[in-house]
Amino acid sequence: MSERKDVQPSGVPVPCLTCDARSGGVCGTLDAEQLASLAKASSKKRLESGAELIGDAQTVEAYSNILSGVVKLTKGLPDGREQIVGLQFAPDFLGRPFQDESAITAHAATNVVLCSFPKRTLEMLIKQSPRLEHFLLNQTLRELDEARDWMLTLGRKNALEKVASYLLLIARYIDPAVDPDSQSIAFDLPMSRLEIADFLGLTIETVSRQLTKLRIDGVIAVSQNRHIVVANPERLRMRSGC
Amino acid sequence: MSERKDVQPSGVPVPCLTCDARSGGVCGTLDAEQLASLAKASSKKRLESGAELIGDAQTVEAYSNILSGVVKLTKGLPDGREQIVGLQFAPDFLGRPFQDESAITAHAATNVVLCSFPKRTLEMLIKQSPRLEHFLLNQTLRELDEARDWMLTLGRKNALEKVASYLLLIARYIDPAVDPDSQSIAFDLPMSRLEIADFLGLTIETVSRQLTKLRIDGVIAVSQNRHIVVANPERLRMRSGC
DNA sequence: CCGGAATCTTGATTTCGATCAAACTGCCGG
DNA sequence: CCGGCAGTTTGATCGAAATCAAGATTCCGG
Repeated sequence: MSERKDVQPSGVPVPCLTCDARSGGVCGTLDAEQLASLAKASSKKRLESGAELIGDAQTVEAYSNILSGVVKLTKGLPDGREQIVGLQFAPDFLGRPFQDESAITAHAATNVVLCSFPKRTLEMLIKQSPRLEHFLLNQTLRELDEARDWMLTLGRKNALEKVASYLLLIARYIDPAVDPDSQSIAFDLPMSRLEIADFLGLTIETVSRQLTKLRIDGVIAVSQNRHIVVANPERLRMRSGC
Repeated sequence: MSERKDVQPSGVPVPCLTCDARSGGVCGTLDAEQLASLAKASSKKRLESGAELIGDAQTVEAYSNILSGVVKLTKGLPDGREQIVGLQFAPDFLGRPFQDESAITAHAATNVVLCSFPKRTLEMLIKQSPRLEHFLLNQTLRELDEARDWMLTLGRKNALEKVASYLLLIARYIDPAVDPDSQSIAFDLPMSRLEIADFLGLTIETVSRQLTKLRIDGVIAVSQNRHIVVANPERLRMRSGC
C-alpha cells in the first residue's frame, strides 16, 4: 500500500507530517532532506495478526518502523519447541542492521501497521547520519537490558512469578507509571495463552492455572480471556518475585 | 596500576603498541590523537577471580576493555536467586553507555586484566567519533543476539541440553571452528559448578549429574573438575537440542 | 441465533529437576 | 605428608510443572 510522497513547503514529506514514529522513532533523527529520501522509498503496510514479517534464515531486504501493534520475535528448536525472545511496540525500529540473514523470526502478535523501507536506503542513511546510528545504539541497548531482565525471569522465577511478571510487563507498556501510584489498571492482552507460554518458557496449561490462581486470590479479574483488570498492581508486583 | 603514557614517533602511545584490544577492541576505531587522549586517562588493572567490577544500582564511573580473562554479568532477585545474563571475553568493551546506574552486577569469573578509563573521557570520544559509536552498536547487536540465543536455551531446553549447550559455548570460544571439522577439543572451564548452574538456571547438583551423564556416555572426559576433553564435538552438539 | 471450531480451563498422572543429606576429591597451608 | 575445607559427586525423596485427557468458553460464519 504505497502513498504519495509529496513534499510540503517546510520540507517534511506529507505522509510523515502526522506520523508518530517521526517523534519517537528513527525518523526523528533525520533532517528534512534525509527524511524525504527515506520517505520516497518507504511504504505503509498493514498486517493481520499472525502474519510473518521476517523468516528465520531468510534474507531480509527491508527494515521497518512499527507504527502500531505488537510484534513478537521468536526462536525455535529443530523439534518445534519455541521461545519468544522479544516483543516490540510502536515506535520501535524493526530489523537487524549489518547482517543479511536473520537468526530470528518475527510475527505480528496483533494487527500491525509498519512503515517499511529498503535495507539499502537505511544503510546509506546510517553512513551519513551519526544521529541515526546513535538512535539505533540506544534502542539496541534498551533491548539488551530488556532481554537480560527476561533471562532472570526465564532462568530463576517459578510459574506464578513468571505470569505475574508478564502481566506487569504488559500493564507497564499500557501505562508506564503503573506500580508507584498503585491505581487500578485494565487492558487487553495482546497475546494468546500459547504465545504467553512461549514467552515465559511454560505450557498453555500452566499459564492458565497461574492466571486462575491470581484470579481466585483477587489480584486480577479476567473477562473474555483477553481482558484483564488489575485492581491493585502492588499486590501483583509482590507476586512477581521482585 | 598506572603506566607511562609516552607517545611514540608514529603517534601511537607506547603502552598501546602491543595491546590486543587495539586491533579487535574499541581502540582500533580511534585515530592516533584520540587514542593518545584515551591512553592518558587509562590504567591497566589486574583483578583476582571473584572480584566485583560493577555493583548493582551502583554509580559507574569507568568503562573498560577486557584484555584477558572472563567477566560474568549477573542479575539477582531480592531473595538471593541469581542468574548470569552474559559472559564477556577479551577484547570486549565492558560497560553500559549512556546510563549512570548499572542494572546488573559484573564479576571476574577468572583472573582478569582490564584497561579502564573514565566514563567522561569515553563519552567525549563517542561524540567525536562515529566509528567508535559504530563499533559499540556492533558489539551491542552481537550481545543482543547472544542473549536471545540464551533465552531459547533457558526457556525451552532440558538440563542435559543446557549443559551440552554450555560446553559448546565455551569450546567455541576456545576454537570458533569447533563443530564443522569435528576435531577433538580440550579446554579448562572458566567457571565453577555454581556459576555454571547460575548461567543455566539450574542447581549445582543437576549440572553435576548431567556432566556425569555425558562422561558415562563417552561424550566428554573430565579431569580435576575443570579440565574437559570433548572427543567428538558433533556428538555433543547433537545433545544440545540444536 | 445456531452450530462448530478454536481456544481456554480443569482434572489426573507422570516426570524432571529441586531439595535434603551424605560421602568423596582435590587443593592448600602447616 | 597430613589434615581440613571448599567444591563436587552421588543417593533418596519431594514437589512443581509437563503431559495426557476431558470439558467449558468464546468466537465466527452462516
